[in-house]
Amino acid sequence: MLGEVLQARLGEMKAALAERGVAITPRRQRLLEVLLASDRHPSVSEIHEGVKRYYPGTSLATIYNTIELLKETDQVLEIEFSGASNRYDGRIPKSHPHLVCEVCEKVEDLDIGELKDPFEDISSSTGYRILRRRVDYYGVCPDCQGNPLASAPSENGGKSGK
Amino acid sequence: MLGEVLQARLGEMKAALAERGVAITPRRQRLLEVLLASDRHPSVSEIHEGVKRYYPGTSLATIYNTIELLKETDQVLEIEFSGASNRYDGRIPKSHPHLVCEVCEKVEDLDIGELKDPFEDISSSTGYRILRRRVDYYGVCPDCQGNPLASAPSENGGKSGK
DNA sequence: TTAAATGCAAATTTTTTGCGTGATG
DNA sequence: CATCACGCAAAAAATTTGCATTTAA
Repeated sequence: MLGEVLQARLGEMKAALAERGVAITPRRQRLLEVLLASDRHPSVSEIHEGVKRYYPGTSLATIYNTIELLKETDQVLEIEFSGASNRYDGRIPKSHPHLVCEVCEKVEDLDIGELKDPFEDISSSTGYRILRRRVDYYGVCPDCQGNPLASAPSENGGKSGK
Repeated sequence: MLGEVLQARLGEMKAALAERGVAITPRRQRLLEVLLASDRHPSVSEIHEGVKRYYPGTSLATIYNTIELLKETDQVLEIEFSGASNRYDGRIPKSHPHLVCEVCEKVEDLDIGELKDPFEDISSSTGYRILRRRVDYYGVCPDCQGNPLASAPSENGGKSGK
């Protein structure tokens, strides 16, 4: 079972989904539990496996669909990887720092308390051999705030219509 | 033409490639120039367009191949996006913070001087409406340092063998 | 019985790979 | 003539989408 804290999180997630008008179906209930039970920031694939253990017929599309609902309701943090599966954090859905091992692909939370300065050397406190870091902010630039359609992406500007 | 500073960068990149034993072919020379000339952290596609203007037959694979060489020689910073094209910074190839506009998809450098704390509110200093941030460290965890093969990714652990 | 949930398969997109040709030293 | 550069097309891998069916309020 999930501990007390995670049970509370489960309740929050279900409430957020319900408020948005989506049903908590058995598959979705199970998906939430799988997501919360894992401490490894699971991928869609791992979540799929976990749900399939109870509901063998479950399709991958259903997992993607439900994750999408969770994203829309800010109930999951998506950690994106290019060329690899995204990873998901349902326990702490707000932006927070991670440690990513490039060998075993584990994704750990980095306790915020440990981090005073993003350029601080965290090798000694974490034991990780740090190879690179990513500190990026996502939002809406001043141009696009005033004139949302004027500065649409150019033909081949990068991100596609995901 | 490229300014003085970028000319110097171009020289560095060519030297790094040459030292690794790769030829600076006309296409590669042009690719480096396109990469440096753009202040928008171009995607492979944009670079491809830029190179094709001079060498129309150039294939996408060649761009990917050369970018790979640049990565191996630490001459380009790859900014990864899941589900979208990666973006590349040849001007400053070391990890540094960015501002990503989710509307027009521009990627700007955030002057390090502006950033004392990754959780600082940078909305006012940048004019961006910040929606989320990503502060992640990539490296090798303690387990994998001692025992590189013992903690290989599980069957479906996440990242594939990119 | 209407709308939501779901499975399935096809489609999309980005990136990688294999292979053959051609240039170069 | 051996190696590297490179075009081309197919392959991989993750994600999204369209459509038909089932489920359920």
